[in-house]
Amino acid sequence: MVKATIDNVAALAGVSIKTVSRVVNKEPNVRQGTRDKVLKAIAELDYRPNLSARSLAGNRSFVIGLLYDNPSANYVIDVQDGVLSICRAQGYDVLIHPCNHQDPEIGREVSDLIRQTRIDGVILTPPLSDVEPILSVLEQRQLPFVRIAPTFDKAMCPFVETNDAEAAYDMTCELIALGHQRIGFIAGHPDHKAVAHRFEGYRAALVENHLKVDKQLVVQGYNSFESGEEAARKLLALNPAPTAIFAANDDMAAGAMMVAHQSGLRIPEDLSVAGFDDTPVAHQIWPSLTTVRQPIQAMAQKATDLLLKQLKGKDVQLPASMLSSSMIRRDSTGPAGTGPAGRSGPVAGKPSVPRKSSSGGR
Amino acid sequence: MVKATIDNVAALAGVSIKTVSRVVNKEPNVRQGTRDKVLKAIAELDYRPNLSARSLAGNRSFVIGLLYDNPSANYVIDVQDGVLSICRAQGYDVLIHPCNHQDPEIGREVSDLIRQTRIDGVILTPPLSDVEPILSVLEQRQLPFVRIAPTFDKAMCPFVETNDAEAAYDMTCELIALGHQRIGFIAGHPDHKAVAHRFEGYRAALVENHLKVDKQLVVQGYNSFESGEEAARKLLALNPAPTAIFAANDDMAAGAMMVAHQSGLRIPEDLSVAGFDDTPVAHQIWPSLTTVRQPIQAMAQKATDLLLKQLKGKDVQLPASMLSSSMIRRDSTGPAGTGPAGRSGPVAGKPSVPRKSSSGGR
DNA sequence: TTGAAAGCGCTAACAT
DNA sequence: ATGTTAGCGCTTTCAA
Repeated sequence: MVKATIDNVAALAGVSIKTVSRVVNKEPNVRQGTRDKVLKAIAELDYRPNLSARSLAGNRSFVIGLLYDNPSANYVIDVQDGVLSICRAQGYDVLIHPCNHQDPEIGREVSDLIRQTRIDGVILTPPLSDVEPILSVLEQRQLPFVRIAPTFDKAMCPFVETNDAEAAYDMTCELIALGHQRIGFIAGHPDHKAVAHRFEGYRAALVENHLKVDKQLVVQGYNSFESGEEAARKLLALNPAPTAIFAANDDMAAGAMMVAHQSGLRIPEDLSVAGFDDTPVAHQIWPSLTTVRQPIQAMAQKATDLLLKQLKGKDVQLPASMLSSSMIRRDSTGPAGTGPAGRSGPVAGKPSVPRKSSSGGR
Repeated sequence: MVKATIDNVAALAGVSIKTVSRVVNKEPNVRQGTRDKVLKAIAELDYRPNLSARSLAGNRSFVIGLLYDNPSANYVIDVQDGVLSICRAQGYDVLIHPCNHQDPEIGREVSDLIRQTRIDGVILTPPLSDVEPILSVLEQRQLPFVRIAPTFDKAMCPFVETNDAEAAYDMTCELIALGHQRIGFIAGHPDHKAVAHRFEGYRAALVENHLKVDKQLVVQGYNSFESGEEAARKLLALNPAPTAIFAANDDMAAGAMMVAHQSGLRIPEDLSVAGFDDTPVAHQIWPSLTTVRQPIQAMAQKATDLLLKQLKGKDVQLPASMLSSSMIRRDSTGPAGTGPAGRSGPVAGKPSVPRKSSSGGR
């Protein structure tokens, strides 16, 4: 009971080990009766194939590598969970490999990883989906891989993406519809092309609505909370200042809100703020943040699915897969122009409630 | 160049494969000259040992399992990073295994994981460090493991912990020193013993300072933002209401702050709020949250270190390792009693600044 | 449809 | 200090 091998199973079932192997690997050409005998023996001995032996003999590891370099814990965890859910169902394991996309040795690092672990395939997440040295190592070694949200050379391998630019467009249109004419934009990290792309949606919406794209209103951010704060300070120092700020991700939007609070601006009365990603912080800050939700787990699942299909030799007919983001309207956005009117008084519309009567208990 | 085996290296170096093996595994009893020859051959062929073969022959996998069931992405990522940093340096890989601590089949699941993957050891993170079925499977299979922040049977295996209760005690004392007499406490998830333990620190501080421990002021939470909101509503409905709320983690503290904001309470003038963990949200919300920072990565590193030492047969003399948390004082806490005075007017002390002059630009 | 035999690349005894 | 010889548990030809 401690450890059953394929030999034990074969002996108990009265067949050869090759037959057991066939059953375990769901290969055809096994009579139903034989298969049943084998399955019974497997169950009886509680047999589990040894992955190392399998991998050594079969020259594949049943392990895939998940590469990432993303400061957002939530993003990474969502991706991991999506990948794992598919892998578990199909008997694969996942090796996580955080790395630094700016490391000049990154190609070497990936190369070593592949050769050491004998991983069968790789999933690349942004911004690694766009890192040349990694891509060329993968192609050179002919290792199957998929990319999540790549921005160029999309024919290289199967990939999944979302309609980021479109969602950014919708968000901007919504702000315009609320009466905002001067909408500041905090752009994403330039290395993070997929995030940077969101700017296109913003721009398109302005053009579409005959608003001029004012360079002063577009500030470079770097995806971090702090970069959002800094960008917001620049934007709010403009004269006239924007009445709305749209940040390319939630962390930067949160930074903008912090600056607004510290400046005594009310949100959304004096300033509307919108983000992108719907990270947990979006609904934990006050006021809750209007943002765009991306189907991160679903993307990861789809990507994994595409990779495993490749590994099983199935031709992946549709190399691309597009998933849709959705707008989440919360409390940080509102009509433009309500600000100045209430500027002099206490918080308008949100009267200071005597604490005892606060929302009436549980 | 595509794939070099130990035989190729041996041939090129003019030695036997066993000698190569010795060099690769840093075993003693190899003359320096021989070692150099082998290393040269390895470099020349760019040889990388095949892990599967190694694992099959050596009956160990050079892979450890990291088990967790924690809703906090930040916590999980920190642990992963800590574990990976040590493992990489020592040539180990990590298999991550999120799971559900309430699953009745959890023991079976872990058992299968071990037998399939042949992992060499396991790291248990809270709340899994306290899950009986997992512990018994591990002991039964005699698989080396370490626990992070276990709360019972600590002699079972090496472990690391922090002085949670002490930190909670310090935080509570600080609130008392600020003049708070009625301090609400939002307790952690009961299954999450380590978090639940923080209550002890709160209680001890009250007793120490001759304040009575009012049952009404202690509300059960479940570690989530939403449970924090609900608990805060109960606390703020009390008469008299607490002047400070100490939540057993940051997410719940953020929930409490949200409720306070919605009730028109000013933080910290009307209500001080403190959390625990120093998650990113703590400095991203407004006002920034006073909290306790735990050395999560360091704990994970220490735990991994202890595990790998075990795997290498070294006796781990010190089964326990205690790391210290530190208080992070931010803007969500302040002196008691400043609230009522300003209650009737607009936001006191934080005048509504005309936006143009907001903090003077960049 | 099933089986026999030959490795996969390495480590572990046991020589020498 | 170094080499020889068996396997580890499986998959893969190739036969039957």
